[in-house]
Amino acid sequence: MVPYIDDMPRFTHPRLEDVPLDLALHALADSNRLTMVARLAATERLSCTDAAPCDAIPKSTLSNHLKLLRAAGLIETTQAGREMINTLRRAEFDRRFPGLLDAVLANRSA
Amino acid sequence: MVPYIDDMPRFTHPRLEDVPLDLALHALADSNRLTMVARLAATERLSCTDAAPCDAIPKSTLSNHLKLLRAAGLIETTQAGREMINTLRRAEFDRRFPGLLDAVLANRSA
DNA sequence: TTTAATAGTTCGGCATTATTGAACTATCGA
DNA sequence: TCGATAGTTCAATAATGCCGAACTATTAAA
Repeated sequence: MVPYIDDMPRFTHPRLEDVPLDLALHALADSNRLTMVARLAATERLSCTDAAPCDAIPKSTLSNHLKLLRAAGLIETTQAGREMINTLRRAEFDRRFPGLLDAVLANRSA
Repeated sequence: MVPYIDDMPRFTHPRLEDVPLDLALHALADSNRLTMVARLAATERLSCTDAAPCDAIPKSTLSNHLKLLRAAGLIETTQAGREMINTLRRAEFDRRFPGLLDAVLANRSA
């Protein structure tokens, strides 16, 4: 009934200090999610479908991957119209786990 | 019947170039395995029980964790008497995934 | 202002993966 | 040879992951 205010995040995002290392690694330990993170690292703001690693992946699976990335403190999602806009929480993540994301991204598909 | 020759590895170890990044990350994405890897990074050669993160963990679980680390190219296991000796495949892993293990270990329990 | 289309989320069932007790194998020491 | 040690393997249960189907919210068109 009450409509969403545009900037009001519909999702809960953890504080980075509450994210354990193994959770962060788990979120990155999947080639589809890795691709999504790499895209977000390159593109700043992406809707869920645009962040998808390919179009073969079902919507529900995609939604689940993004939920996991959110829980790991890797992305922030806010609603804008009917799209959900995702951005990498790069600075915060790097502050929490210095050098980790760089190392992972540098080794992607190597 | 045929006894094990001491230096003959009883286990199969992958070539590092055959280990995909997500498998390596998956192996590291567990706090027990992270502890084991950190111990091996500090101690060079450890039996399975000595590599264990704590003594509460069942033998079969421990064995399974080590199998996973082996499959990810992180450790090498050889038999010596009735013990299995585990060592980190540090140089090889670093050559395959430069900076990754360093970044992970540096961020452990931070 | 219905109606339809779009962009997702959530739910529930099936499949895969993890954990662990129990039984087994191999080696060493007495 | 007997017992203890250091593991592995197996099988059953528990926990996770994947995805189709149904649902919600927003926008656009009629």
